[in-house]
Amino acid sequence: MSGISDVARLAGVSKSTASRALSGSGYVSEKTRARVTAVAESLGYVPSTNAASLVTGRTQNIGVVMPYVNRWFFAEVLEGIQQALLERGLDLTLYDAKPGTSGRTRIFEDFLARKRFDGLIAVGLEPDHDEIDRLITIGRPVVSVVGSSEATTVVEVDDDYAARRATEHLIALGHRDIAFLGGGMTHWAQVDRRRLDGYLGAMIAAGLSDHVSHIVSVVTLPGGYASAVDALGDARARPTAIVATCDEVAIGAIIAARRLGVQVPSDLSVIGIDDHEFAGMFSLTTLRQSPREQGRMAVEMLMNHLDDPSEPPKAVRMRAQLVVRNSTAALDPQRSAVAIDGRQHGNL
Amino acid sequence: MSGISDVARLAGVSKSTASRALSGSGYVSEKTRARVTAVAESLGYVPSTNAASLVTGRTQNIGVVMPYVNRWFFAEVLEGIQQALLERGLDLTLYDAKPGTSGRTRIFEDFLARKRFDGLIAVGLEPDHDEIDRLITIGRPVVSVVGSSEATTVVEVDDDYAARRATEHLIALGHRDIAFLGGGMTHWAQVDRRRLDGYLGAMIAAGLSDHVSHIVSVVTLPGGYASAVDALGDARARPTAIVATCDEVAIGAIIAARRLGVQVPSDLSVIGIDDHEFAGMFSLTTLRQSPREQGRMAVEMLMNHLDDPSEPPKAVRMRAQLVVRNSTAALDPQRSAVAIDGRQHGNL
DNA sequence: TTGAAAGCGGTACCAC
DNA sequence: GTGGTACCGCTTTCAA
Repeated sequence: MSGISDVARLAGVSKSTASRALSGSGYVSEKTRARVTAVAESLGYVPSTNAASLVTGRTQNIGVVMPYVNRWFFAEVLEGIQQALLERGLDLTLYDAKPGTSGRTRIFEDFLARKRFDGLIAVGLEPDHDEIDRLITIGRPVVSVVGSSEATTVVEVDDDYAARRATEHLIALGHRDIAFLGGGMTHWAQVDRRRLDGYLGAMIAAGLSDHVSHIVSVVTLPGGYASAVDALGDARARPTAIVATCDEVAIGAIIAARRLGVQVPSDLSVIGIDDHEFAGMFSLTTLRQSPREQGRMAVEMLMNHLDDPSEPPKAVRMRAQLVVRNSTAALDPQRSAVAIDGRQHGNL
Repeated sequence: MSGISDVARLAGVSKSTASRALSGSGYVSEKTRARVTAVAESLGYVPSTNAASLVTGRTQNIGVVMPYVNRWFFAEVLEGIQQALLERGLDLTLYDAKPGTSGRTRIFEDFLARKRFDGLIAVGLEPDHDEIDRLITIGRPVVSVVGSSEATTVVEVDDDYAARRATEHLIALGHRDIAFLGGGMTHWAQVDRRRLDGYLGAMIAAGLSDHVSHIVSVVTLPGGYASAVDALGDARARPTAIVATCDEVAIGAIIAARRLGVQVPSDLSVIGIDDHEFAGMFSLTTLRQSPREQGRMAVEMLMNHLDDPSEPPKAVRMRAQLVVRNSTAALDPQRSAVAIDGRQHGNL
């Protein structure tokens, strides 16, 4: 394993010249540069990032902190980040910070403090005050995707808009008994809260505040399934449409409906938010957000800030786009009588 | 940001003593150790892993290479690894090496060559010859999970056994027209090949070689769905049972069956391999492998090797365990007449 | 345009 | 037990 001094010696130049030739910074004649690179090549020279970091302070590594990797949204964002970093030759160190675990504490207190990265991307982190303080004292730029916080650059989707748009779509189809499915458990994510707010806003604006209903559900596919099985059981009290907090929950609800013999969309319309990879096979109408794109964008913003730290942090807010498939349909007027009769589930 | 020399100065000792006191190696009196740690604490001293690496050669970082992070098995293994490393205070650098991409080439040629890790865990990598060569020349210990290769320590599941056991379960229930679903596309994974072999072995052993059938499918949930929709369309040529190469494909098949009005398990038995998080909600009979456990085990093996490199690499082979739920049932003798009449799908 | 030398922040050897 | 010192592999003034 040869170092830069080996390269220098064989090329008949000094270490400094070799360094300049290889890193591309500083004056080196074309001739010597060619010679040095040739020698380096023949020796299979690989610079020690470690040694370089020690003197430059740059690690060529980006830290990514997220609470889950096994949920669609997070995995997609991660892939987006990964790809963007790969193109730039940067490493990615992953920190899996599940809410409420001792591991999370450890990550914030020990791991992040080591600063083995030039910048941090926090995905759906939703840090508490202590955690935000820690993030700040690290003294490295942070870009948040979704789980926003002040004091960091942010890439996010307009959750309020997405949920509002979803609800409006159903209202426009004639639905009145529209329930919101998802969230409300312990560790309730802010995302789900904002989406619930968007739903509420749309309902109230349409004069449907009496029809408002929130069905509590774990925000996973099986979670949506379980809650929907409960909620759809009683035909009399069944909503005619559901706004799900995300596609996983929406798909869970569709599967539940099928099991219960409730036809989608004729008996029940379901709309989600995401455009999950399964959305197509379930003909799910949804609001598309592109997590992969958000990941790439986060990297870009981080790089910009690293290149020019003077630039003020700015938030990028993306709007989800309605994708109409076959899980939503106009309310059958025949059934609407029953629907109007329906009672609301849960309460707010 | 204070360094070890600051700590040393304020504690009134030399750098070397401070180093010994903090790293815990070498003789230091209890008194001075206490003093040094107190000063370090008060200063908020965080050692530079970088500087330490430079001299010790240890990075306190493990590299993980996998082709996907957005598939259940991989995400689970990743979480297992992550957790095990977290407990040991080690960082995890993730390399996403999708087969057949330029990114993968880049990872093998550039990223891994930098050796910014003490060891590597390769999950389902299935490296080709070139890639294996590169892995070897890195000169760092490698533990493979599943996507085995020679010359590395291996954690794996006995794929042949799992598929064989799954097939035998169906045979024991009286099925004869049993199809294997999954694999056979370009980039056909070795795992799926081995599972197909296990299925074939069981079929032949039971004298059912005439009933053998392989339905080609992309190995994802939507992939299984699409292939099953095609394959289950013709009631005359429909198998009475399916062995799916993994739970995602199995669940896709169940969803397809429901769509087509084919009752599971009365009209069609389906068995998978995995025990996916969705298995419960689909009552899927399956062979449980615990990817999270495999991840933890890989870390353990890597650590052992790092502690004592002289120890020879050994393979750990885990056996999947049959979990009977409600997607498999005894063949209804009434229908078996039709079944025996059935034709096989695809060919081998 | 190139080279010599001083560190970056630690560890480890060796003498005391 | 403790301190002095060389050095890990590279970048970066500063002179030449």
